[in-house]
Amino acid sequence: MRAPKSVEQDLGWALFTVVRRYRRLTDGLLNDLPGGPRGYQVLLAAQAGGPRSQLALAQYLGLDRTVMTYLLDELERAGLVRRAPDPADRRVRRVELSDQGAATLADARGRLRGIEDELLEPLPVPDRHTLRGLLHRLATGDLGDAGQL
Amino acid sequence: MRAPKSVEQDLGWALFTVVRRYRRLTDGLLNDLPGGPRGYQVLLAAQAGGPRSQLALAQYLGLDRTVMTYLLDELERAGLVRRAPDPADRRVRRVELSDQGAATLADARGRLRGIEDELLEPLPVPDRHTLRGLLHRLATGDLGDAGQL
DNA sequence: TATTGTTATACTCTATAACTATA
DNA sequence: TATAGTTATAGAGTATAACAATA
Repeated sequence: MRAPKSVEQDLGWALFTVVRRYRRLTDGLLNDLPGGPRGYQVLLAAQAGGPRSQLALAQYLGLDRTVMTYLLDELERAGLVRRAPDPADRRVRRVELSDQGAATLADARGRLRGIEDELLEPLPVPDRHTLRGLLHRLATGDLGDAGQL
Repeated sequence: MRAPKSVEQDLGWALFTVVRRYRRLTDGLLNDLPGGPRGYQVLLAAQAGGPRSQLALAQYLGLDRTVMTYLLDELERAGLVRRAPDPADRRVRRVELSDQGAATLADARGRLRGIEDELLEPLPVPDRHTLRGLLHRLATGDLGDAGQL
């Protein structure tokens, strides 16, 4: 169905439409991982930031810390991460990727990258890069040299 | 916390980060509406496309048709929409906005627009328009004159 | 007294199937 | 026999609070 005109003026509508398509494209791939899409995000953040506490990971990913417990249970059971006690604070558990976790993550990233290209395929190549760049800058708050209001 | 570098290369990560912020910003506003954020989307689509069947609305918004039933129950109870029988096919119910529904929608849209501006505020003004445009083109499949692969 | 992580509970959302009334 | 809409049920996802261990 053709999208009604006034709906298209909404940033929210466009955002959710794109995200819905992204989810549909990646669903099969990410559901194979322990913890599903969120399990993937945890692997990604754990590797990228190095060993961090569960709470830090949860806050970074916008998850509740109780959800992080369940996710790590699954990931640890599958041998993808370890929970190592922090010598400096024995309340804290640092999350580390196992070799198998790193391999699983690398494989998933590669396949995801292909899917992302498929998602952006309708746009001309230069616009794909522009969109990637703008979304990253918005997500990270990294505004380059034009960061003043 | 600073975002780890390799995470930022992911389109999926950027997309979900922006959507999460959008949701947090709009949550209070949209939860006041019957049906919450999805109730708003239904109002928007119902007005934009004119009276349409429940099934057409559901498919357009990516919702299950059973969910549409619940949402319309809420919206109708609040007096924002009507379910009118279709003379041409008595199985079908066409969804129409009431005057009150149109007023409620207009009010919500205005406030949402302000929130969208807040979301995009970190970007320089020209980039905001670029991002809006690219997302819309990607969401609608409207590629302008550069639509060939 | 506050914080990290865990567990238990309840609530919401979603998916599925069964049902009706029309076609 | 197929479709639009409804209803009922179960499953997953999420939020909340209470708890143990440590600071």
